[in-house]
Amino acid sequence: MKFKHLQSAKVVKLISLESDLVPSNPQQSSISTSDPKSGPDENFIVERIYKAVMEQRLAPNTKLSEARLCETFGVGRMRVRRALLLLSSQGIIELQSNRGAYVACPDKSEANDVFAARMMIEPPLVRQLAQNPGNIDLALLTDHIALEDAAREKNERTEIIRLSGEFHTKLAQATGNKFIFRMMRELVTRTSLIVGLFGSSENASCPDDEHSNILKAIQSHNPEMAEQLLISHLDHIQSGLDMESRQEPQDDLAAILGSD
Amino acid sequence: MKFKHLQSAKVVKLISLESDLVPSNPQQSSISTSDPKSGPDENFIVERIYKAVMEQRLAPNTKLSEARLCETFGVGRMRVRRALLLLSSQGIIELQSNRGAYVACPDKSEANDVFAARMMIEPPLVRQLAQNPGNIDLALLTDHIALEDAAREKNERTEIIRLSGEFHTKLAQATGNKFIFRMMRELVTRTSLIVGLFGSSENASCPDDEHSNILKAIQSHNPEMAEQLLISHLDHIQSGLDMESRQEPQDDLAAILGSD
DNA sequence: CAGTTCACGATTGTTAACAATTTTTGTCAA
DNA sequence: TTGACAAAAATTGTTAACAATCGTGAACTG
Repeated sequence: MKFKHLQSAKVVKLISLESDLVPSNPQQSSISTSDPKSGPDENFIVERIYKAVMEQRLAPNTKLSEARLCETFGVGRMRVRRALLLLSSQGIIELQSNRGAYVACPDKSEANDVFAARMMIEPPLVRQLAQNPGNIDLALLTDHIALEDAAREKNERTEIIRLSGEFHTKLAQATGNKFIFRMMRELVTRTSLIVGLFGSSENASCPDDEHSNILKAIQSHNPEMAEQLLISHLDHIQSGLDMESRQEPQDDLAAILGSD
Repeated sequence: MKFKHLQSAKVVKLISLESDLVPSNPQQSSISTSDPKSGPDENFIVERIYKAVMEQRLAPNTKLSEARLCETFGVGRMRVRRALLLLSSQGIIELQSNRGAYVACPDKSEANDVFAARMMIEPPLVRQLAQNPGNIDLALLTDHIALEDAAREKNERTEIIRLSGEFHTKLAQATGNKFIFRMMRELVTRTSLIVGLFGSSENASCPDDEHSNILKAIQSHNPEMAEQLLISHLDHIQSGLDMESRQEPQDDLAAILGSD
């Protein structure tokens, strides 16, 4: 054990990091297999960290040390390093040379870019969804709304946050176009980081019924209404942020002291 | 030398690969430094391969073996593997487990997705460029048109092909939004592969003056016209392809025999 | 006491050897 | 000649040791 010498406070933080990445209810990710003989592959690790960021359990600027991740996932350093490289190429983390990997910490300018990009992409997206009713997987969206409602009913905070973001990802997924899907996925992930940084704690997720209304507009083949609802939805999210009084990103130390 | 035993035909292919990646006119990439002491870093390798794909000098399905790349760039296997992982995350190459890295080979369905995505993103993009004249870097675009003209005048085929694609990338770059830039860059790269696969040899690049006309519409603050010109421009590119009679992607062997 | 230097521990970057897998080559028999 | 099978070579995947770098804190100096 390489961390034997650490004080109890730091151990608390480390354990907390582990619990962030490997949740207590062991729901297997259906995307990547966790092979029992050779351990989880890099995509599994990427998915886990991605999910933790989406649920705002991994705060921006949190350090992800290689040794720590090796322990957490039970893999060699190579797998972890590949996963970190992939995450950095998606902009989810930032690799600093000789210093390690840190959860990305968007600034005000980046936040504006994210919303500008979404404002450019998502309106045509939902418009197209509402126009082409036939060749589109609407069940994906109705199912998702059900999941959101269930999570809200059970008051599962992290689930609500993640599903709230994933609704937009699944809008893109419903087009069946993998490029649009990937673009939206990246933008939504960043949005999650931004909301965690600049948002107040209450409205961390999207307003309750706006998703449902957008879906209804799509189902009733009303492109104009769908587009308009989505635009005001994005506006609501953005106006719920306070770009100026940004809560300082907690670095490792602050996180430790704060959770005590 | 590990390749001493190979027959001359294969050596020809290998040398050809090297000349694809490290061009004869040694223009230093200004993006990534090629440090003399520790060799080029992974971004340098990524840029080189990216550029070779953009210029259609690296054909789809071409195998990129680790040993070969190590020699070509004079780096260790680790750098090459990191570069390959990054390229695969951008969809430029495909990593097959235990089999190696191959230049991506889009199929008909993917080609449709690429154009559908571009049709969704680029019209609002140029519209926005034409609307917001002030806070945008138009010099970037005028300079680029000049480069295109110069390359056409000198009849530099690979330059023409690359610049022709990069015009669209620079449209995105002109917005100053790095997310839009990255999205367009990925789509344009894929388009280059698609044109190489499904296009006839003549119209490998965009029609001569369409870029210039789009730029003029932007400069004269005419969003409608800019958008319309771009839509028909994309239509021209797409209609120049023959999705059915796809020229079979040349695997390693076919490439060798074909160039003899 | 403030500030600097230096050395140590911890962490990341790199290399080289080894293991696992695929591809090629060679052989033999039908 | 063709096909199947086996050995060999080449290539990729993995691991562990080593090198380089960064952060920290003690010791020192003014």
